[in-house]
This record gives sequence, structure tokens and C-alpha cells, in this order.
Amino acid sequence: MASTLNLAQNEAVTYGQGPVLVLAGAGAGKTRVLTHRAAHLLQAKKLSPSRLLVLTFTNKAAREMRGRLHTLVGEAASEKIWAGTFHSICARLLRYDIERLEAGYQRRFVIYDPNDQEKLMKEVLAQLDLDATQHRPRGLLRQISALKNQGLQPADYRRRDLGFQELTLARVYAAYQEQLARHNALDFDDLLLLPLQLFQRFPDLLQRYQRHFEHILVDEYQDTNPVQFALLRQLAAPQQNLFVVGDVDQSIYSFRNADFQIILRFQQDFPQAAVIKLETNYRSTRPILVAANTLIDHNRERFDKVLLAARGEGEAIRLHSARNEYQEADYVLAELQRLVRSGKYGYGDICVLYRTNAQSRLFEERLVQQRVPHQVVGAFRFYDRKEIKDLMAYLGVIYNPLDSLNLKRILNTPKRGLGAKSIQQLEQAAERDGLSLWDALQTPAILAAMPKRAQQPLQDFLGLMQRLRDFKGSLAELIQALYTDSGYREELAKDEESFEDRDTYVRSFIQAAEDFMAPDPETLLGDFLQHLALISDVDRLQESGQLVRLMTVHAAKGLEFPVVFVTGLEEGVFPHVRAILAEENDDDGPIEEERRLMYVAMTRAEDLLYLTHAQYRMQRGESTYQETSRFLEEIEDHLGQKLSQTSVFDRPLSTQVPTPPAASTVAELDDLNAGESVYHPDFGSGTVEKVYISGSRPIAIVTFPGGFGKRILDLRSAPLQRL
DNA sequence: CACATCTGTCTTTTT
DNA sequence: GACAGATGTG
Repeated sequence: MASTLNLAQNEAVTYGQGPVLVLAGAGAGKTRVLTHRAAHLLQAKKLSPSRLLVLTFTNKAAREMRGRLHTLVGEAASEKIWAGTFHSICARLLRYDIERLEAGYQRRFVIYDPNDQEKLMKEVLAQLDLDATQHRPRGLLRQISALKNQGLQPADYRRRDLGFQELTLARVYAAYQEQLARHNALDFDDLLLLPLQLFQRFPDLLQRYQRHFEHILVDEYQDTNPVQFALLRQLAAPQQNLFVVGDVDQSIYSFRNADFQIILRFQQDFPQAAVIKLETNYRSTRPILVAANTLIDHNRERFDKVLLAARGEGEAIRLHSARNEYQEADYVLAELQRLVRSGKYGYGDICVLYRTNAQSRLFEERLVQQRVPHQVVGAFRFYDRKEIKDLMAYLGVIYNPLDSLNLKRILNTPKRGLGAKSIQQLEQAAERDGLSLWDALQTPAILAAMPKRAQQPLQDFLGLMQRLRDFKGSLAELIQALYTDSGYREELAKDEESFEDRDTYVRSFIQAAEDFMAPDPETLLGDFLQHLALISDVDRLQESGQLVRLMTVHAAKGLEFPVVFVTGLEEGVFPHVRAILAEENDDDGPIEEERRLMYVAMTRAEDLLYLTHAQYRMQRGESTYQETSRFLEEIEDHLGQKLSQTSVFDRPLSTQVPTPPAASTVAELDDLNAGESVYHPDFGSGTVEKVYISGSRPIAIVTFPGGFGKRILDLRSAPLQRL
């Protein structure tokens, strides 16, 4: 077995052939090594660019690598290499050969995102006469995803000895898969699985790709899932010229079936493998690194590795205990404003991290109030906007008429008077005649049988789609045409208040189509739709501009910032409750993953690291007392101040401020009426707008002047006092 | 048929 | 506080 080598970056770059595993800690220059390895192969080894396959974790990473290779090996070569995520590369392969599979997929397939999947699953459940409240669509989809990732097809699974529950799952799985094929749609799992099936069924195809890709480079190898591994292993089989880089301690995607055992097993899977360790961190100052090392050392399952700081001493980590989430946001805002005013840092040097997207709201509100330029990565995505999705649905149907899900979405968008009844009748007719919804629409006899008042709208819709499908012009012109000709723009214009915003979004969507480059005009629409489906949140991180960035820790993987705030360090938030619950059931996996996540968060920081937590936080409409995160305790010795000092006044509100016990609060406020004045410790005094019961909960809507606006408060728990 | 309002449910991370 | 689904109203 090959030995483990401690090499400098440049030696790793030029290291021999055959399988190579580079284990590199955070900030050790993984991306640099990968990029230079690519350049080395292209230049010194005279590898033809199209023979190089680079698999990155995000499309952004691929784009950036191309950019850097640009300067290293020239534009022509960098454009010719195959670089992208597993998903986008697989989609590309499938576009060529998917029709070879018997399931009935066609070249022009579309990709269904989780929203689409859920809609489809609801239809499947209805079709099987299963109650969607009893069989949760999301739960079923998760289980199906797990089966797919074990390589189990519906038929394979059925053959097993199944219990009653599992039998239902087997039926649902089979029906779901059949529906996908009928829609000519793939989900994210299929995107990886179908190429594997193709390779198994058609060895000639596999051989072609094996011969084609002489070298394969993989980034973030610790987050590879078993299906991706199977693909890699097959593609790399003949020469095993596989060069992977990763860090076990940064494996944070197990919920997506990533398995860090794959990186741990590399030497067993490839006995010829050389293992190179890069243990010098060039990113962070010593206090940050020492704390991060201390934290991750609490994990049991890991390779022993300590990061050495190439940079010297720096400022101590700063801890802040806020009373509640509002004051946490205030602190972060005040602090980052102070840093910017000091002149040492710009807004673009600062990043605010949190565990869940829901936490972003307060920070964003404050940033807007204070007019601080910022960008929220993820959260509410541009492509999730209704108007954009509606237009995308049109494009989807134009491209792939079998996409009945999107067809149903646009049949009555904008409103044409085709309600649920008409659509249902159409579906039944299609079902009866074994036609797709689209083909049913093309059948005169079916149309004639529709109710009178649906006739004209249906004719109009058909005419519109016909014109759009025959449209000659650029992609941007097509979208512009469908925007106006469908009457969609007119419908948006009816709401004067929102029209300007929405129209602007649509125009930037059209601009995006205008800017979109595809190698072949023939496949432009397909490429564009694929791009939209596979684009990730960080992919849209704006490169330029001095903007404060807000994102989840997951989204921050691979990024670095001079100043980082890690917020919400509370038991239940970070680490997340789910992990804590698993731990109580003797499963330490999830909590260790949370710890790795914390490790990732901390190691994003170059100079300054802030850790914050709140003692109270609103969760599901209730203000709850939050225990300090265990992660803070684990690194207590390395914090600029002692945790205990701040923990001392971590007292429940009731013992600190003389607030009446909950029961009497409700009793007292029970007869609260609109128009009364109340006092809230966080928002000050306000006026009651409305009092009502929501379900079993007494709710008051209170307006607070002074920037806090309208708040919905649960009277059982809100610390309100009458004035 | 379209829109408004109410009610019950709910733990996260994403290609 | 968000969201989906149900129910009520014009």
C-alpha cells in the first residue's frame, strides 16, 4: 500500500499518475491544488482539454476554476474541459443517450425540483387512493430517494420480503417512477442513477466514456454519495487516473446521502492510491484555528489531523450573548457598522452565517433599516418567484409537452376561466383514452365534449401554444412574446401596486435568457431549462460589489471572508434539535455532523470571528428560553471571554423581570381589546389592532411605532403588559 | 369561478 | 410565523 505523504501544495499538484487522494484541511488550498493540477495536466502532460473531467460541488466552483484556468492555460483550453457538478455532467450525458433506456424517456426531458416532486407525489397518492395526511408526500419522497441511492429499482424492492408499510412504499415508488417517465421528467436522484443504468445496460457506452476521460479530478470528495462513487469508479476504471481532494471534517451533506466513509475507504477501493496530506492552513489566524481544532476534536469518527497556522497570531474570538434574537441582530449590525466605519473592512468583507434560512429574516430587516448594502444567499430565490416559475412552466411545456404538471399550472395562468372542474374533466378524458394531457388537448373529440364555456378559452390556449412552439427568434424574444401574448403581463398589470416589481423581475429573467450562452442554438432552450434547474444558491452570489453576505453555513462551504459572524449558537438551533433527538436515541452521527458544520462555519473566517447566541428566541410562534450551544462550551477556553460570565445572567426572563406567571397573563389579557395600549420589553409600547383566537391560540396583532412595525403575538407567551 | 379568510400543522441543511 | 388546504362569500 502506498504511503501517506506530507507534501507542499506544489508537490501535490505535480504528483505522479494513478489514484491520488489529497486530504486537506480547511484553508489549506484545496481549490488551488485542484486548479493547478488541471493546468499541470494540460500543459506539462499535454492532455487534450476535452479529455479532462473536473467534478465540483457547485457550478460556481466550476465556473471559477474555468476562470482561473483561463489565465493559466488560455481560454480555448479552459472552455473545452468538462467541468461541472455531478448533476450537470450527468444531465449532459443523458441528453445524448437517455432514449436507449426502455422506460420511455425522451431526449427532451425536464428536471423536477422538490416542489414538482411533491406535486407529482400528491397525484400519485390520489391515484392510489391513499390519504396524503396519513402518508406524507415528503416522507415518502425521502424514503424513495434512499431506495434509489441504494440502487434499488421499484421491481428490485418489491421482490424483497416486505411488511405492510413497505408494501405501500413499494406501490408508491413504482407509481411515482412511472409517472415521472410519463411526464418525461427526472428527479435529482434519477439524474445520477440513469447514467449508471445506461452504463450497466450498454457496456459500449461506458467504454466510450472511459476512453474519453483520461483524467478525472474531484473536489469536495467527502460529500460524494454512493451513486456518484459508483459512477466515478466506473469512469476511472481503466487508468484510474483519479485525483480527489477533500476533508473528512467538512462532510456536511449526509442528508443528501453523502457518505464520508467513501473518502475513508479510498485506499481500500484503490489499493494503488497515494495519499497526500496538506495540513497547513493559509486562511485563518491562530486563535480561530486553535478553537476550530479543539471543537472538531470532540468528534469520535474522524481522521486525526491538526491544522497548522501559516498565519500568525490574531484577534481573539468574540462572543456575544444577546437577550433575544432581535438584540442579537442589533449587535451584529452595530458591530459590522463599527468595523466598516473603522475603515479596516468593507461591507464585502463581512459574512453572517446561520444554521437555518428562517434566521435570515431579522438580520435582513435590520440591514434594510440601516441601509446597509447586502445580499441574502438562498432564502427566497429569484427563480422561486411565482411570476418566474409561471414563465418557466410555459417554457417547460414548449420544450416537453409531456410535462403535464407544468401544463396544468399554465392552463389557467393567466386566468382564462378554466377552473379546477374543467381541468379535472380534461384529465379524466386523457386518462380514459390513455393519452397525455397535451395529446388530449389536441384531440377534437375530447375538446368537443368539454362544457360550452370552456371551449373558447381552450381554443385560445391551444392557439397561443401553437404560436409559441413555432416561434422563430431568440430565447429572450420567445419569453417576451409569451409574457405579452399570453396575457400574463396584462394580468400582472391589474395589481398596480406590485406590477412594477414583478415586471422588473420578469425583465431581468428575460435578460438572463439573453445573456445565456449555449454551444448549440438547436439545444438552447433545453440547456437553459437545465441550467435553471441545476443552478444553486451560491451560484448567484454576486462577485462584485461591497455587500454584506448572509447565508446558511451549508451555503458557505468553500468560501472565505475576513470577518465572519456565526449566529444562533443555541441548543436546538445549532446544533439542530433533530441532531439532539438522534443523540438521545444513541445515534451520534447527526450531532457529529452538526459539529463538522460548526467547524466549517468557524474556518470560513480569516481575521475576525464572532460567535453569538440569544437567550430567548421565538420558535413556532412561541418565545422560548434557549440553552447555550454545547459547541460554545467545547471551545470555551479559546473564547475571548468566559462563557460562564455571560451565562450567569442567562436567567429565564420571569426571574429577572417581574412578569406575572403565564396563566395570569392570559387571564389578564384575555379581555384585551383593539385600541388598547400595551408594553413589550423588546418593542416598547404599542397599540392593539386586533385580538382573535387562531386554533387554540389567543393572538393579538399589535403595532409598535419605532421601526418594529406590526407584530403577531401569542398572548399565552408574549411578555406583554397592559399600559 | 375567483378571492378572502380561517384552521391546523409544523422542527434543517440542497444538487 | 409560514404554509397548505378547507371553507365561506360575492
